Amino acid sequence: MPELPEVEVIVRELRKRILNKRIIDVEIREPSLIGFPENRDKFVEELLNKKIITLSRSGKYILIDLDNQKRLVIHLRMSGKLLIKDNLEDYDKHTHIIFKLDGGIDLHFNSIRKFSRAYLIDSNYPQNAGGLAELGPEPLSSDFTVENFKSLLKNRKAKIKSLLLNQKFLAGMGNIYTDEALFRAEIRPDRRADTLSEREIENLYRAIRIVLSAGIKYGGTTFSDYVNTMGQKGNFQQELMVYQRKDEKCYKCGSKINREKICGRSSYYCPTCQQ
DNA sequence: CGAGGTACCTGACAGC
DNA sequence: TGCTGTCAGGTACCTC
Repeated sequence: MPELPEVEVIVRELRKRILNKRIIDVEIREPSLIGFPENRDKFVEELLNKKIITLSRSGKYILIDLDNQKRLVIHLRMSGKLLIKDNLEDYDKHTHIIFKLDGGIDLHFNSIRKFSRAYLIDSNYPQNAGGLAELGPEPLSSDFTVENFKSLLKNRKAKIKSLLLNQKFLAGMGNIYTDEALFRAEIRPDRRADTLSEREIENLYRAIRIVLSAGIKYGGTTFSDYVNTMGQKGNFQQELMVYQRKDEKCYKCGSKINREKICGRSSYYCPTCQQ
């Protein structure tokens, strides 16, 4: 479900609500959501009575650092949620792990499709939790420059959409923000990366940063089930130019928006504006 | 390196 | 009603 902006919104809220809290109990109702350690008892044991000292994000991964040199890594994949609840509230049928914190707050790790994963790694000798160690650059970081982007794209023969979705190439983009950035840069999703002009790469670089920043500002995109930790929906869906607008009119030129399977994903683009 | 398929799961929705 | 097929914001793994 969530892409970089949704994960960023979630992390910012967690920072406000659960920073410096201590984990007093962990209830595992669906063990398959734990990536590692294999031993579930060890997972719980290493979390118990530990304090949350830092909350951050890397790509679509949520990083929760504890005061015992351990890091809890959470990837929501599709349909995952982290919900902050009062400890008197009941569990949803899709709540699979509950982290009980001091102060009467529970963190519900919810995942309808059970694709989400939690990993507990060592901060000093981090394991590659589900690809965390192989992430490409952070698109919103000041380290990620347009020159940087140009050199990454150089000689790549893959479709541009496939590169943007590839977390090893660039961290955090998913299907929605990729289509939106490509529309704003006027590039078709199936263009081969090595055919992009300097100008197009510059436009795409700007478009990526603009759509991701706007996504954060609007609190993320909600179609069916994305909600933040407070159970509230995002508002970026109001700003979408192409995603989920099949056969509707392009806001720039009035043509019908196409929907086509590209890179194995539903892709939305304007056949006139995007070349 | 790149493309395409399958798998992991549940639920919503369209069409018959 | 109920069946079937399709689709879903993600990623790993496999083959060619």
